[in-house]
Order: sequence, then structure tokens, then C-alpha cells
Amino acid sequence: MKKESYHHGNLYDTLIEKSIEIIEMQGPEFINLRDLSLSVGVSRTAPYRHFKSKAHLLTAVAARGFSMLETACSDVPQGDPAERLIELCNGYLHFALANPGLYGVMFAPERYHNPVQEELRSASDKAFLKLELVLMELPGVKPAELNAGAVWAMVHGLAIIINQNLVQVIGQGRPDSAAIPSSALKKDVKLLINHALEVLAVGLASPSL
Amino acid sequence: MKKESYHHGNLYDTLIEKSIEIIEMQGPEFINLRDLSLSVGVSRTAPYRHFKSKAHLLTAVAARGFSMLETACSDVPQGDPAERLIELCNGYLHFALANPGLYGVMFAPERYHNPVQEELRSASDKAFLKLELVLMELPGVKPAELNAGAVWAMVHGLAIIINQNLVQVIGQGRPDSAAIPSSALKKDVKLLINHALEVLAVGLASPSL
DNA sequence: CACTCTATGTTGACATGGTTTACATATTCA
DNA sequence: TGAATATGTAAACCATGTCAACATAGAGTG
Repeated sequence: MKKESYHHGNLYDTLIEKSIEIIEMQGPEFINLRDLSLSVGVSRTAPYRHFKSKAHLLTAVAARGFSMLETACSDVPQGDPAERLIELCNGYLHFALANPGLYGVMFAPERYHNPVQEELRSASDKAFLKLELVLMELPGVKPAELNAGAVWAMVHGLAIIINQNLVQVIGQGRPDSAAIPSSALKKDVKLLINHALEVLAVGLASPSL
Repeated sequence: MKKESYHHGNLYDTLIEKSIEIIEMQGPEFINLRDLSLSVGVSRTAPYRHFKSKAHLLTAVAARGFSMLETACSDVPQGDPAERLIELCNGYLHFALANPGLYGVMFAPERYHNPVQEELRSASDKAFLKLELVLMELPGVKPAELNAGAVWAMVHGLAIIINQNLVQVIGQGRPDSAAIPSSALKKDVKLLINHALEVLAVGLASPSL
């Protein structure tokens, strides 16, 4: 919009969006306020008019991530609860795998937003409420919280080991990320996800629990 | 050992051990070479005689963690494969929950040891080999790698959400860590672990896969 | 329209902490 | 005994988060 105006106009959102861009392109550890500011055309201390500290900015970034996650989990079609669960998990994983850096920041409190984690609560609680709703529908005698916890652990674990390229550690040693054609890798990832979710669904559905 | 000697004698190991101590007592983000050095009685640049950089030190810390993890998973008794699996998972989780900071560092490459992750390979591969051995014994028609991946995802996911105090996010909102008596929390954790591992075992054992 | 208030942005300065360089001291080994 | 090597120290450098003092713009009010 503006060209050379003294005031930027929408620095708050711009900083969050640019941060996410850098996080995804280069990694969260490459975020620094000076370069970030310059790259959006303001001076190095301008962010302090919108965020109390770098941690606060990253907290806002994480909150934005939770809201994106919520959206990604929103279009679970109606139908069989078991199928809804699978769809929900796939939606969750789709977001996590499409935004690995951001997903990492969302769950790295001590590193990026520890001192202000309270501010994240509303964002993350809102996102998890959506998960919870579907998870609660699951048939089963065990308390829904336990089922929900098991599902979340599995999905979160999958997201993290896949995003960290650890998938093939088991069975054939770590991949030299360079040597393995990414199409083959993706296929393995898809297989692993499908299998893991199937195991999970079968286990949850078992009458013996 | 030594008292006022110019040379420390065993600075390499001392630095690793002190690092782990700080990581567990205060958190990984509080590691800094200056204070670390002073706290073990050497000058701030002494670590550079043993580690090329802070990242290299943390890589060594992570490697030490993997070796501890390996030990923790070593005493799985002989017997029924399914029971061995549960025991293995419990051993893994026991280590992860007893050393939350260290476990976090082990799996936070981009934050702590990205530039030198190759050096971690032998350590982590060695640890995972042990997991793999038991995981391979599982009966099942699916490739053992897929089963192994599902197990690891679940266990890793459990470890992380428990270590980050996210356990009760689902079902009743985040705990105010202050308000919740830790014994109640621990009980929930144990319940969640048992349930999740049971779901997993049942799912893996299902003939329909 | 002029005036003031507030929001927003800028520059300069400082503190922390990782790292390099030059130097010092101990230890090993021929 | 005397290098050569390993290990430790001190001083300085640089990157980066942050604060303080100042500048500018836009909004609202008389």
C-alpha cells in the first residue's frame, strides 16, 4: 500500500507473517529482530512498538499457528466417528507437515515464548477444543480424555519425527537427506501415517478396552 | 580431584555433566558458555579447547543423552514379545520423563546442534538399534519398520506432551502448574501412558492388519 | 485551521554472550 | 633436558536483544 510513508500501516501483522516466512524458509533459529525489521522496511527497534520483546513476537507467531491449525482441522466432514477421527488426524498432520518450522515454534515454549506462555493459552485452548469435540465422540469405555490423549500423542509424535527427518532411523539408519529422493521419502511418510493411524483406530475400537 | 592446578584434568566430561545439570535444573535455554565455564572453575574460553562451539558441546550432550537412553532401554527382560514391547516403552518413557530437559535437547536439532548433527548419528543410531531389535520381534504382517515407526511416534509423542505439561490441555484446559497438586498430575500421567500403550499394543496385535 | 495528544518509527547506546587471537603454562616424550 | 603438544587465560570483536531520547505523523478538539 504505502510507499515511503513514515508509518508502516500494518507492522504488527507484517512482522508476524514475515517471521513465519523466515521460520519456514530458513528455520526458527534464524529469526532476529534486526534483519526482520529491515526486511520489512522499518528500523530495528520498530517492533518494540508492537511487541514487548522477541519472545512476545514469537508468542504471537505461535498463536497465529494455533489459529491456522484450528482452521486446518475445521473441515472434518460429518459421518462415522471413526472416520471423522482419521480425517481429523490427517488434517492435523497436513498442517504440521506443511508448516514444520511453525509447528516446531508452537511447541517449543522454553526456547521461544516461555516467559509469556500465558498469552498462548486462549489460542491453543481454542484449537484443542476442536480436537476434543471429535475425540469425545469416540465410542469406548475409557474416559474420553484418555483416548484423546492417546490420539494426540500419536499424531504429535508422528508430526515431530517426520518433520525432523527421523522417519527412517528405524529400520535402515538415518537418511542422508541429500541422497534420498524426496518422492520415495514422502511415500514412506504416507505409509507410516496410514499405518499408525490404523493401528490407533483399531486399538481404540477394541472392545477389550 | 585436582585443587588449584592450572589444568583441570577432565574438563571435557565435566562440561558435559555440568551442562546436563543446568539443563535439568534451569532449562536448556539457560546454558551459556561463560557461566558454565566459571561454574566448573575454568575461564570462559577454556571449553573451546574441547568443543569447537557451543553447538558442538550441546551435540556431545545430546550424544550422552542417547547413550543414557540406550542404557535405560537395556534391561528389557526376556519373554513374550508383546510384554517386552510394553517394558521397552516404559523404559524409554522413564528416561524421557526423568530427564525432560535433556530429552528435549536430544530432539531439538535446529535449536541446539543443527550445524553438527552428523556427529550425533552414531550415538542415536546405536540407541535406536536397541529399540528396533525388540520392535522387530513383533508379530504382524505389516513391515516391521512401519510397526516400529508407529510405536516410536506414540512413545515420543507421549514423552513430549507430558514433559511440556500439556497432558491436561485436552478435557479440562491447561493446568495452572501451580494449582494442580503434582501427585494428581502424576497419576493422570501414569493413566495416560498405560492407556496409550494398551491401545497401541492392541492395535498392533490385531489380525486385521 | 492551529494545537496537542498519542501512536508509531528512528538513532544511538548498552549489555549479554559466542567466538577469535595472542599468549601462558603444564605435560609428554624423544 | 628440551622441544612439541595439550590445555588454560585474558583481551578484544562482533552479533543481537533491548532501552532511552528524540522525531514524525495522524486524529481529535478548540
